[in-house]
This record gives sequence, structure tokens and C-alpha cells, in this order.
Amino acid sequence: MALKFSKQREAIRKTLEGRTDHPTADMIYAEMRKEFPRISLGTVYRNLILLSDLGEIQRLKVGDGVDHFDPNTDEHYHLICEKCGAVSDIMLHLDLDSLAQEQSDGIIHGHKAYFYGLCKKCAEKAD
Amino acid sequence: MALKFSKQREAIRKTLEGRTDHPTADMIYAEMRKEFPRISLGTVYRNLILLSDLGEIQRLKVGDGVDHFDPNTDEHYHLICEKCGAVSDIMLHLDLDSLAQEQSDGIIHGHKAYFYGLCKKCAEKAD
DNA sequence: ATGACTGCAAAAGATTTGCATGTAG
DNA sequence: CTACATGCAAATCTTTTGCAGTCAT
Repeated sequence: MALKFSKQREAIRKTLEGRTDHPTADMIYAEMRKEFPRISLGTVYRNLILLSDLGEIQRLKVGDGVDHFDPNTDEHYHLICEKCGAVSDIMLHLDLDSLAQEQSDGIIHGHKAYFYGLCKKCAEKAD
Repeated sequence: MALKFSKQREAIRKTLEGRTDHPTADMIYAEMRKEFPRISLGTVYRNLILLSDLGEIQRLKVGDGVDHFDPNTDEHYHLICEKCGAVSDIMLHLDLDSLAQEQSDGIIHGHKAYFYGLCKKCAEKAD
């Protein structure tokens, strides 16, 4: 199935570009509707899934019941704020593969991992 | 709201006891039905949620679209097998709190984190 | 032309909830 | 008695899918 150009897909790609706020499909849908009032949520999902299958974006299942999307495909981890639900990037220098093999509990790979705690903002408020 | 005894809840607690296979609500429901043919999925969910609110079990959102439950409330991490979907316990000696603060990206706490890779079984098969 | 893409609406799957009834204290 | 718990079914919510029409190549 040879990929064909679609302005909807390009717009989705562009909306996501450079963002670090990890929007959900619904947020992207809302933004798309400004430019394409008739776009459907199904199209948004289909394109997000397609782009993540192509490896151009990441689809994150952070456990809040909604998928988040990340244009950054570099190795990095995610922190989910237990207070406000924000998903933020964290850079950890972990050699997880060796750590896990040490334990012989299995093999961690792909540098995909979710951590939970407080995001920068909520940690500062400290209430 | 003072907690009252319920044989269904006790049975659910008991079914979960000592297990390390992280069953889903549906699996627990299926097992409960052997003993209580008329139990409802709603009751299973309500009790699992209640028990996790009480801190007696853990409710895991591993990202496969289904919640898993873990009677082990000790500090430990989970590895989700990207091949077979199995959720297994992994013991890592990580000082995540300091690691995250080092980066000042936020504060990781609670020792709750999900890692992805291959479980012991799938790693051995190595195909 | 042909096959990919779209909008729309319906379907699917997991979890939650309302309500009438049952039961522990 | 009276609240909490249950079974049942309906509602919710997110994501997926079927289909007929549209558009890129």
C-alpha cells in the first residue's frame, strides 16, 4: 500500500512538530478542527497510528486511560505527574539492559519506560 | 462509610493472595464465577478498586488496555513483555528520586515505574 | 483508473454507575 | 433498622472499523 499525500496528515505532523506537551488524540483533533472543520476523530487516530507505525512519532500509553503522542523519537523516558497528569520528558542515564540482565528477570530494552511522580511545576508548588 | 464484611471481597482477596501473574479484572471474574456463579463483573471491579484504595493491592495500568492487579504492595517495578504481554516483577536497585532530581526534570517517587522488553520466557526462546 | 484517504456513524472493549434488592452489624 | 454490598443492565469513554464517497498519482 503505497502512501499517498494527504493534507490532513501533513497538518497533524506539523501540529505535533517540536512539541513536548504530549497531547492526546482529542487535543490534536480539537486543534485540527480549526483548520479542517470537517476532519473526523477517526482520521486523526488513523494518521497518528500511521505516523507511529512509520516511526515518525511515538504513541504513549501512560496509564491515564488516554493515549498521548510524542514527536520526539529519540531515546528518552517519560514522567507522569500523579498530581496533574502531565507527561514530561526526562533524561536518565540508565543502562537498563544491563541492570535487568543482572537480575535475570528479563530483558529491558527499547528505552521505553514510564515513571510516576511529580512534574517540575507541581514539585515547585509543593503543597 | 464503615466497611462491612463480604464473602465476595474475601474471596477476591484470597484469589489474588501470593500471586505474581498480575491477573486482569476479567481473569479474576472468571475465577470468581467458579465459586460464585452469580457474581458480577461490576462487583469484581468495585472490590478490586476498594482493595487498591485501601492499599492492600496495586492496580497496574501497563498500557495494554486492560488493568492488572498485584497483591504485592512492596516496592518493586514491573516489566511488560512486548512479545507476550506478560507483566512480571523486576527488582532494580535504582535510586530514582536522586536520579530525577539530578536532572531537575521533576521528582520520581513511589517506586512506581513500568519498563518494556522481553520477559524471561520470551528472552530464552530468543526467536 | 485504482487504490489510498476521508467523514460519518456505528461497533467494540474496558470500566463505571444507577437502581432495586440483599445482608452484615 | 440502616448503610454498605451485590447483581444486573445501562451508560461512559476511548479507540477502532465499515462503508460510501473523494482525491492523489
